[in-house]
Amino acid sequence: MNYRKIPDETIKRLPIYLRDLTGFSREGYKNISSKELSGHLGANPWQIRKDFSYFGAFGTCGVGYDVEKLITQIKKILKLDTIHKAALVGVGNLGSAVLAYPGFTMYGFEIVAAFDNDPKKVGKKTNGITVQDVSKISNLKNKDVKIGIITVPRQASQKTADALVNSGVTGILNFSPCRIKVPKKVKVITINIALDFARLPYYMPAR
Amino acid sequence: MNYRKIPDETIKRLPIYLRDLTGFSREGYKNISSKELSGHLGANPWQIRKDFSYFGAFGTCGVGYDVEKLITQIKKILKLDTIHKAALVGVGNLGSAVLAYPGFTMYGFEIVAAFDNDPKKVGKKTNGITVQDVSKISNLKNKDVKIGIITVPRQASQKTADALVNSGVTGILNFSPCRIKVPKKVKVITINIALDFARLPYYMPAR
DNA sequence: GCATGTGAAAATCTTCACAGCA
DNA sequence: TGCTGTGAAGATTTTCACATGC
Repeated sequence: MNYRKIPDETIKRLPIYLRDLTGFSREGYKNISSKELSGHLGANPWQIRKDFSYFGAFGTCGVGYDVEKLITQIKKILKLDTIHKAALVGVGNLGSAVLAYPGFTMYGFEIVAAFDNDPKKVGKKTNGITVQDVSKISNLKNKDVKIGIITVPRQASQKTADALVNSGVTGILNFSPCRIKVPKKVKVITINIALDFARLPYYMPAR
Repeated sequence: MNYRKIPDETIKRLPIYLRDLTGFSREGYKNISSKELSGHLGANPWQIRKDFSYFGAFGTCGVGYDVEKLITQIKKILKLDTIHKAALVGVGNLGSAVLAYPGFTMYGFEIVAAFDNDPKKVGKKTNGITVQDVSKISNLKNKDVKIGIITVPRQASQKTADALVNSGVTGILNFSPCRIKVPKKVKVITINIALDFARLPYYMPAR
């Protein structure tokens, strides 16, 4: 394979493939063709093949892909094959929901610390984690916590991001409804479901 | 302006513009240039101008865009200028969280009914809505409920989608971690934050 | 025969450069 | 001068067709 940058769009699809392949694996599938996969997840077979081809050829002609091998490979590409320690800031409604969200462990995320600025919350235990004061964020240094999760109100999000970056975080999941500015080496993924569902009426047929 | 299909990518950005413009409006801005907006939300000024140009020219050269006018226009394009009645199915943890989510009203979504198959939940009130048995989904017919929100476990999602479509729903927000099959005229937006954050480690610099 | 992997064509989206207007 | 609106160039992504290998 010629080296080429893997398209961002491909990276976006990999977690979907991973999810569906995990399903096939649970059902006992050993091999799967791009056609079978495409039927399941609604993408074209050639799209799937192209996506996989970016990171090397490991399908077998005439047979398809080895399900387990494919899962391992995708996890490796996405760097989901190791544990990632994360810290969450903002233990309000949203923060508590995120702490309880089972999806994180599935992908190897481990939330090891939680912070809040409300003295009433500090010291309380949520989901096995004792909430600390936000001033303690700097204690994350050298603790190998590379992911920060921001679930604070909009006004506090930039300040929170700064504190996290200062403590060595290089990836941020931002649940605040605003953009945050960070050094170029830090990756931010903003999650705002409102932005997604606001598109729905546009695509619905007029009555 | 020549007529051209508005790119999907533009449609994805419109809700972001809307969010930020609403912020500027709150702060009392009357006009805003594409440059100011771009500084705030991290897109190129020409990208913003191009996006707006797809739905007609209404900026003023040398001045910028009228904030209120722009907000009204974007809402109209996205069809967010009218109330959309919605029904939610699956009043578990996720469903309850979604019911309580304030973002919906902001965009004119009004959840008018909730369903569950658990007899213990049926009849209870959550967020002002009495939970009904799933068999009552068909009662939505002719009630002008065009949006369905699916927050049931994966196994039940296709069945739920079918019931909703049969009752006249033409847009679905699917929170189940799987694809659902619907007639072409029905638009599905699948929301799965796990798919978003699974990409984060890929973009983080290696230690 | 069957299904992958890939160069090339087509479609789509982004960036640019600049004409045009207040 | 300052900023919009847009055709055209450039980049990226998707689709296709088919050579290749089991």
